Amino acid sequence: MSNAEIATMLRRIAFLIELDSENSEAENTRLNFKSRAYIKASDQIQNLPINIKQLYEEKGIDGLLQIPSIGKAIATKISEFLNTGTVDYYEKLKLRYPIQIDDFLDLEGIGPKTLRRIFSKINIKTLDELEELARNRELRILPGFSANKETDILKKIEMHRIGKKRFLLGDIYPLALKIEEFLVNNEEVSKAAAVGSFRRMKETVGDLDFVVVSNDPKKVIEKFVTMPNVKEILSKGVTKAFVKLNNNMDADLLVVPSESFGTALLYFTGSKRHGIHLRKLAQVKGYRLNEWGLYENNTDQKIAGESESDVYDLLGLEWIPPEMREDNGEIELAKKGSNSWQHKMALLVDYNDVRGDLQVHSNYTDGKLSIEDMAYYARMLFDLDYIAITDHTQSLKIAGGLDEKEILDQQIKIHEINDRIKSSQFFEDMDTSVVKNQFYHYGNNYRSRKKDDKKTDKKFRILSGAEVNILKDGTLDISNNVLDKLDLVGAAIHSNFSLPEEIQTERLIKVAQNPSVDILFHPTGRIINKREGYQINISKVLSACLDTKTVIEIDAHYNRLDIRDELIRTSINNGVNLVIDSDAHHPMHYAFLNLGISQARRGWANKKDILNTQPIPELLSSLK
DNA sequence: GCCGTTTTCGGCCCGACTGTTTTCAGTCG
Repeated sequence: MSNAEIATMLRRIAFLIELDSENSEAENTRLNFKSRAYIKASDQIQNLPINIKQLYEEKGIDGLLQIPSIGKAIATKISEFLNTGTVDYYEKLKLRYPIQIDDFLDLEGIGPKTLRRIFSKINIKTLDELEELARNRELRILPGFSANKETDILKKIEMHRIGKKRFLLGDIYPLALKIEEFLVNNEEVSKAAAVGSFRRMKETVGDLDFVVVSNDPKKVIEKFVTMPNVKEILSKGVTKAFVKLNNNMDADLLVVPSESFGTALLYFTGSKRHGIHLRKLAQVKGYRLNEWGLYENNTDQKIAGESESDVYDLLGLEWIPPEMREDNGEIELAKKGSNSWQHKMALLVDYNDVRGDLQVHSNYTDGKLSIEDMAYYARMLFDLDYIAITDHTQSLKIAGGLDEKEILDQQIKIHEINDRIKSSQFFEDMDTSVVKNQFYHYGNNYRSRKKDDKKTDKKFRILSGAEVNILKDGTLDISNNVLDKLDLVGAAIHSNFSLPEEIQTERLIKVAQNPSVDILFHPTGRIINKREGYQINISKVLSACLDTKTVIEIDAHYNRLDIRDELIRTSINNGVNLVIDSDAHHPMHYAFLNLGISQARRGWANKKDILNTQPIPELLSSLK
């Protein structure tokens, strides 16, 4: 039973409670708050970095009660759900409203109040039936309804059917920057920022949010809603506008005066739960916090608003990096004077900390370019100090994996190139015109790393390595005496994804125990929105990694981002070391390193937890 | 139903936009 399933159950209960509130006003209010309590608990569980089922098995109801927003009543229901697969209270509510709940649960724009009005007059059970009512013009006669509202409902149902999938951060990153740039370049705009889950660098993004500073909101909003990639205007007011883009993604804009920029950033960056927590903190301190500013409650005097850090400061907090704003304990950690903040979060890994990339492919296998080219761009455009060439090995036929002789030949080639880098004008002599052209079409749309001019290009080094294929029984397809000649070895699963959990776990533990394996590449094997990771008992694998000094990779390719943020937190808490790699098959993929660093920051990783923030000698001595 | 630096009752984040109203309820971010 996953956290998501439990969260969904609580949300269904909340929904039915709201439908049920049809009594006296006082009773309505009570049920309303009751429903919100279930929604809060559901949100909390959805975002919880630990597995509820495991927590319950280890600590029982007391474990559940330690989770914020979960009290005795909800804890009991979760326990019942875990034990029996159902909740009696929910089943009873369902008898009162025998509808297809999941049809209506995530129906955007049509909430429980509207549905209650319909259900109380007309007996329908499914979304199809609701659609039919609207088509037959049978809704407009209900109180509070109209022909317009009928049309609106049909449109909302249609949008719901299209489905609102979340976009991969890496896919929409260039678009977000493009719109941000469009806004910045407007003469009425003095500041603009892409915010929302994009700024928090979540691995998937539901919509794009922008905050701009302008003295002429009307004009800015008009330009925003008439951008070429806007398909439809959803709503447009004096300070806010919502549109649908051509790719069916929603984009939201908020226009504020300069003195509100900080609070607007806070509000629109979210997360929602982080914002709510901050507003509650403000309330306790006698303030009121909204997107326009932080105010004294008594005098209505504005005491902050222009900068985020002023607001955090007045709330008694350190400034919290956007990647951490999930209300998963960061606010408690950020209390002024907190030791743990000084020791932990002040040392959060930063975007310029990563010095090298330890998973890079070349045209020896399925990479697009030569080792020389991969080295050149790593140095010249991404300011890296080293890369490891880790091509696939022989049993991965589809990628043209290397056999033992080819691996050793490649290593000789790498030594040759390293010698040339050390002794000659290697970087000046490269002919790069062709690749550069390809590169700027794509890679330049990512924010790139800052070039450190003090470094000399002759310091750059290529490490020899391999992405060794893990066979079904946990052995490797290359012998240890060959692997031991390489600078580093990553091992990865590319087949037999669906072995039973116990066997898959044993398979990975065997790999960790292999003395030649330094790193587990993309350890859980997930592809976001496409493939769940393989079934493994992660705590057993982590413990094997700790015992054997095996390093866990954060694969920064945006469709993997493997391991995910909560697992990063778990790994670090267990003392396991990490590296961040781009899995580059083309130089433009080095840009993904930043996404991996974001992932690490969302997993609260310090610089010291990430081994490839170190220079080569220290890195190599940290490996097996 | 949850929660507590006004702690076991009485609160519960805050404001914008829309549509159906004519002062507000519903929904969203």
